[in-house]
Amino acid sequence: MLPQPYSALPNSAFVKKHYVSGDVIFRQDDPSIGIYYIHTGSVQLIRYTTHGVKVIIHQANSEETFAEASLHSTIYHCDAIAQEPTQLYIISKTSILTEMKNNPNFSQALTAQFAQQIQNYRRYLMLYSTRKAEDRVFAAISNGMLTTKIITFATKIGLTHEATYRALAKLTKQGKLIKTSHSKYALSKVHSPKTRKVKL
Amino acid sequence: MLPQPYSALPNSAFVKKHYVSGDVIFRQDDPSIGIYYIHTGSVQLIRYTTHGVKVIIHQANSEETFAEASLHSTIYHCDAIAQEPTQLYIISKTSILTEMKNNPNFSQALTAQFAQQIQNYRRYLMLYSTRKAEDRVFAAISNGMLTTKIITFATKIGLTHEATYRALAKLTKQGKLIKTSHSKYALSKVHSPKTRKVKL
DNA sequence: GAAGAAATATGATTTAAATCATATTATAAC
DNA sequence: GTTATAATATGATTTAAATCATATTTCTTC
Repeated sequence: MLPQPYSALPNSAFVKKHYVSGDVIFRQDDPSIGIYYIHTGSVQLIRYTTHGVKVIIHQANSEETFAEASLHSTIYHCDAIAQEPTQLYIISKTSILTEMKNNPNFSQALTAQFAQQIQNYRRYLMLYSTRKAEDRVFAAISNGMLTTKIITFATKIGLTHEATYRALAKLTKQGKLIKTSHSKYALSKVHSPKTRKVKL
Repeated sequence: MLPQPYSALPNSAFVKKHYVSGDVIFRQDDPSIGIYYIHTGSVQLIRYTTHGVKVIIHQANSEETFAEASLHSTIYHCDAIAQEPTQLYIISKTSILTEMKNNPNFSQALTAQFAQQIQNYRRYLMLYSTRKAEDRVFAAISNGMLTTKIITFATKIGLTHEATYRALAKLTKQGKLIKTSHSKYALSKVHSPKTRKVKL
């Protein structure tokens, strides 16, 4: 149910909670009690600046964790608001910190999980900074991100579905993609010869 | 010189290296020896798909680390190529893993550093998915990101400097920003009254 | 298997950022 | 202080994605 490495923690480390849309999960400056894993639903993390400006700093979706930084902070630095009916697990901060003290393997697994998230976000960031829809779609497919419906894929890579469909059509016409069947696309196997510099 | 928590490691854990533009720092499938901290310069992380397609997955800049995931992998999964004259530190993987085994405080500091990176990338991702230049610039300033020259700020938030200057002018006209002096902008202190829902 | 809904697909129009161009300050170098 | 250079700033044009519209195909549901 919980992802690695949290699944290794004792059951006492979790609390399951249900929220409806608009529910407050925590507030900025509340004492932090743990990190969160969303089973179903979605949560927005919202920060209010000292000038009262509302800034959405993250939208966490199902099967994602949030508030990792609270592990090393006594308070939360933003509000967390459920955006729809949401089932989530609170993973106790003290349980995690205790496990880290006693079990280096857990620490390593946790850093591994964090490192993977970092890598993943960097990849998305690189993707989002690719403006041309064609290039973005192609890079995303090369990253193996087209595993869902195209409409979901489009949202994931920050394009409208129309722009995505058009990009797919163009890439297919260019021979960079092959349309294997209705709504199925694969990377074309023929490519310009690699001319990678060789390490000396 | 090195950021927290790496600065706590013994000197034997680091090697300083210099590269020129185009130099290979490591190649996909090379055995991984550590993570990297860039002192000056920049490095592109490039992955070649099984179909030979080149995908830039990250651009790491000065005062940033990269290849964190290699800590828990025996090989690198991408190429790292210097984009300009680059001075960096290789931080030994075995030193880090050993320190994690022996020193839970180090582990906690490392996860804290990783968590902060995650938070930061999420913030950028949210920013990059804000299409309207005005909104993006305003959110970025609210996030306290306008600390450099505007031209640098523009690049950081993924806009051209022209679009950024125009957005600044518009936001100022709207009263959301105040131009304190030539090229200096501050958040306006007057805002619509906060009507935050109160937790029950 | 017929009806309805959702996803795929593409055309037409609008919109806003990129691009190109050109002033106008600042800042740096001498 | 003068010159050169970089940063700030804004105008005009181009470009491509968003938006709106509308088929068509596939998937669900009864």
